Amino acid sequence: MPENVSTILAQSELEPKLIEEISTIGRMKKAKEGQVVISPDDQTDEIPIVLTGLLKVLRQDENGDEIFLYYLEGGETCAMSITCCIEGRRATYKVIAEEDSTLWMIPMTYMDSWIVRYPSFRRFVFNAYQLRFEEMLVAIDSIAFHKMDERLLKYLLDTKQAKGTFEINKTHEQIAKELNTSRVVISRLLKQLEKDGRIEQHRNKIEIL
Amino acid sequence: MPENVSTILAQSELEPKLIEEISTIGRMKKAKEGQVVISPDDQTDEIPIVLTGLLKVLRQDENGDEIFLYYLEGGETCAMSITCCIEGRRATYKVIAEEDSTLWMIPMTYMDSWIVRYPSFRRFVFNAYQLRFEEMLVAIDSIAFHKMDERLLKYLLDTKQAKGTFEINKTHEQIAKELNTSRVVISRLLKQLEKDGRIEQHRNKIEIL
DNA sequence: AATGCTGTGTGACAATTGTTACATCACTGA
DNA sequence: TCAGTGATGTAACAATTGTCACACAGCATT
Repeated sequence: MPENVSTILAQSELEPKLIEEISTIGRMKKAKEGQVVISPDDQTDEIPIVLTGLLKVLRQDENGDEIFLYYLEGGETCAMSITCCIEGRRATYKVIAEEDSTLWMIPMTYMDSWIVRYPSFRRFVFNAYQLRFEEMLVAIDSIAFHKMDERLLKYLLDTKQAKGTFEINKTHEQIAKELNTSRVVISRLLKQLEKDGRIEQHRNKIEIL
Repeated sequence: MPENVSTILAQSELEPKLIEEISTIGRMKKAKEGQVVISPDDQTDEIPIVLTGLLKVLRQDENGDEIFLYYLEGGETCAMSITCCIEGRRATYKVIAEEDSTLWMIPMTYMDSWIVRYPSFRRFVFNAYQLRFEEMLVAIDSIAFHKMDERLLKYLLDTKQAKGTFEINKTHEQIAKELNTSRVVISRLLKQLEKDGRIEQHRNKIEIL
């Protein structure tokens, strides 16, 4: 898997000159699976672009309760970081590496100039916003309009999609935390999904059929 | 209440020259209380800035179930419209006038040029994104982490805040719809809030104490 | 094999929310 | 004044989700 910025960004719609600039200005950051990349109240002045790997974005409240929002994949950027940086606000969400990932960190001082100078960068940024809003709304749909069994199935399918594998290596406890419910509830519903022939369960592993 | 664009925008942080341009280029749109301003699947090429009044933004799914997200007040803009316009996407949300309102509609063809030419406009747009993300996350908190009684109370307090009055003229049915639950549940919880001395109820009217 | 740890299965019950049904109340217009 | 309509109150029950308790399974270490 190539981890060269230019190579990866070449697949985006960014202008070559901009890619050149991004490559010279940013810095590489590696995140091990499970590592917290952004946690609530962090204040940073760098905006991350995901080069390789998979990250997940969660909302966390004061009590430590958390809920899964969406996955961030290669080539994508964290729209919320952009606004936070620009406004100098603290993060109100949490980003965790779901797999070993590499990020390209851009000092936010360059953002404004790039937005002014490169149409493709404007499109990139606004596209990021569009995507994140959309995913946020889908997350809201899930939480507001669907019962736990449907939310669980959607979560499994989304995870399968993002990871590109039929096997999900998570414990019931971990899943319960991301859906903000209890382990017992997840065990119960997974057992039902198993009976319905939608999944197969093994220790620390769920196979989607 | 002044409904002159320049006057109202003068209170914002936009540059005078830009305000001048906005005033000559946009058009006024009035929305009566209850009027649907944007509905799902709409595709527009105008971005609204709220001049006066109050609008509410809702998420609506395929089944027609809906849930309240946040209020849009004077001087604010609809961040989701911006991305939708730029990306040429259809709306996936609904905006309704909560009170008689006036909007200033800007053809989105000017957006790009203004973003390039006016730093204050860039700040305006990114600030809008920041605010909306934040409110969306707060909405998620509410739905995901709180029980219906807390959600209801928060809804009442938010509404009081947005309308700037202690009296809320809504029926239980209307409130139930915005919180995606049933009328009976709302009646039950409002009665409890009344017993607790938090509100007083009259026909079509709730008074916050 | 014995021990310990983590993960999963399950029963029993509580709390919350959703649903149905019906009574009553407040206002409107004939 | 009275019928009609929409709004609210409430009981009874169902469905869903949350909580507690405990059994047991799989794996690693000793």
